[in-house]
Amino acid sequence: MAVTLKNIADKVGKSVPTVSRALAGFEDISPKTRDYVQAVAKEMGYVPNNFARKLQSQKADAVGLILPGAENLRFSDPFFGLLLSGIIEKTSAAGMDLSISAANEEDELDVYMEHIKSQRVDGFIIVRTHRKDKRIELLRKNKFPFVSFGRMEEDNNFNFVDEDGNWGIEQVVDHLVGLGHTKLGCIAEPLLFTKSFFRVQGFMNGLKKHGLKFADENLVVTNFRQRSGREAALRLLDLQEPPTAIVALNDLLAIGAIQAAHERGLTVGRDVSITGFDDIVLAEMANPGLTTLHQPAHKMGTLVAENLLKQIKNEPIDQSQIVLKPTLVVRDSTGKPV
Amino acid sequence: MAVTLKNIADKVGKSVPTVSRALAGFEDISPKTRDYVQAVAKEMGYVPNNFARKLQSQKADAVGLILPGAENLRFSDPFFGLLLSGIIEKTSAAGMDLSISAANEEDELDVYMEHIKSQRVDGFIIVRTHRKDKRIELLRKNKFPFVSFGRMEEDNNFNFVDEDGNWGIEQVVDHLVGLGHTKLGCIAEPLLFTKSFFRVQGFMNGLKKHGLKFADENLVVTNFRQRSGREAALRLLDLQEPPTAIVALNDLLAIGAIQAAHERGLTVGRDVSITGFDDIVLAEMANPGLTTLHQPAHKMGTLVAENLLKQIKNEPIDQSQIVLKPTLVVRDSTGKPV
DNA sequence: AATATATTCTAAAACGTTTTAGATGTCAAA
DNA sequence: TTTGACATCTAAAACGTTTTAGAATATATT
Repeated sequence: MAVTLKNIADKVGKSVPTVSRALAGFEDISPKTRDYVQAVAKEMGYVPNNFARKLQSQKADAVGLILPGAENLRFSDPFFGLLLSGIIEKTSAAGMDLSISAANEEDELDVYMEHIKSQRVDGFIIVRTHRKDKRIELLRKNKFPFVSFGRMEEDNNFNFVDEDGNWGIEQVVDHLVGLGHTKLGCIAEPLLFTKSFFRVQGFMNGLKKHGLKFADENLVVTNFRQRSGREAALRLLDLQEPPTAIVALNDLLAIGAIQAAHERGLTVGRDVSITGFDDIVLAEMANPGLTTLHQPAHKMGTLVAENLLKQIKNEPIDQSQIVLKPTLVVRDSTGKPV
Repeated sequence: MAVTLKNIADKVGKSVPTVSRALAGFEDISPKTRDYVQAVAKEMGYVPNNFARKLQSQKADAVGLILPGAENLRFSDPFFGLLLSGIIEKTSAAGMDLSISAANEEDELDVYMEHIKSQRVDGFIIVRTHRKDKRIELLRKNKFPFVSFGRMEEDNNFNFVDEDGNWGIEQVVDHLVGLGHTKLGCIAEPLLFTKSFFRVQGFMNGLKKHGLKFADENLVVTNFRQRSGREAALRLLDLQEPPTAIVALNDLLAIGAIQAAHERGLTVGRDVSITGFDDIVLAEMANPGLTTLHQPAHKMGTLVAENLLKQIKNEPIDQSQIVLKPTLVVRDSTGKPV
């Protein structure tokens, strides 16, 4: 079927190793033989068998990405799509495979171990980090290369790329307080995730910084879906003393919140201000345009991949821990309180 | 480093093949030996070497997905994310690797051939089909397993999962004409893509069916981005005789069009009607809610993957060519013309 | 002319698995 | 007590590659 070194060897009347070394351009093969072998190989359409080569080299030339939550795996999040594009761009360009699979919570760690032991990947990319992340602890213990997108709450001596969510949300609070708001609400994703935890921390820090008091009822913790954003916002808006500004901790939640405001007959940006996080493509298109924190999703993907590839190849890494500050983009969903 | 059959063989005092066959549960190994071997293997944490096994079996147990357009690979399209989720769900559950990479136009076909010859995948998933698709022709010629998401314009004797875009857009036209619209505009993606071509065909068919005439200026062909949707819509709205309804051929374009309408001071759903295609999560959240055609993106991904997996395993396939009709979801972006 | 030195090649082993063909021993039947 | 059948195992080969160690030949040096 496929052309092998043996086929070429037979054709050129040399041994298999000679052919192998000729193709690899070793010095101990005469130029004449080398050129001949290469010509014949090309003519026969030779491509090395992937697995034979990998068995021999003991390198997988592959990066693993195991998505958490196999049971209901549905990423419609444009942010993740862009992150993934960045990762694929880099791994592809480096001739590395990106092997994507999914695992559910129960056997997640087993899946990681199997990947390691069967030597099918040289490293992992971790996404959606938890404040205390078992995957990270496992890989670190096994000294297996990985880069995570996101940190843990503490004990972060490993390679990662992350946003500065804390700082970012503080900017948002500054912006809102600057406009004159003093009653702020917040809609958060589950606090189990570091990302959410830090963003909430930023919210708290921001309040404190401006001498504002925090009431429990002003923080609604829910999940990722925009539907939840709507519900959470309704809850905030229906409070005795509703906040005049709602800090949603991602854009989908924010868009849900905008919808809720509309349902209550409020004009967003005037009667109530709403902010998001991520600046997904639709933040700009929302009505009104969403004030949010922009993140270079694609770029972040490339950084994660580059970092991991260097780690695998034992190349020096200029920055093994990267924290990117998001940039505030002010649109029409925020304004002075009435 | 990793535990091998040899390690186990040494430990139990049997030969390597015996261990191999014991673990695989062959009949010619005594129950006693079998159990012992299995116990030892488990205790030692044995996991078969992926590449050795694949070299021997001559199967890759992997599915390839080569994304077109490596040069500017940025998928923020939630639809694609969901499709991918469906694919990953099925391949993962079947213990198959999903190997994702990217290739640019020039060497796309070479990348496919290399994947085939190096035997790194057992089959391909093709996305974003062209009316005349070189990838499909290549794979078909080489009798290599694949399933495409989308058809070609003709000559479709291969396995695919596709939408009925033609039929879908006809429903949209029916809906608009039913509301009283007679001047319809259309914003399309490049016609090179089968998807776009069929959707436009549906638009034309719809007009003809209702005895409406088509003017060239009412069709704007642009690209995928929502920004383009805005620009295209501005062009339509600024015509001498602007259409009262704009059929955008995907949701992102539609949302761009809504923005354009707002810019021109028009109330969408009253002054101008706008429709989309796909029903991405934000269609519902848009303001006003977008009338569009719903597609089960995740489900489609699972169908594509299931079909390919069966093909690879030579299992019977109940339906090797699937065309799903989208369902019209009427929201507030469409209404009677003024 | 003998020795050292390059140059160019190959045999053998290795990576870790599975398959094929056959060896060895046991037991029952003739 | 031989034969055949069965149960249990192993040696050898295979998958296709690369590496290691060394062979063979030609060339240069003394």
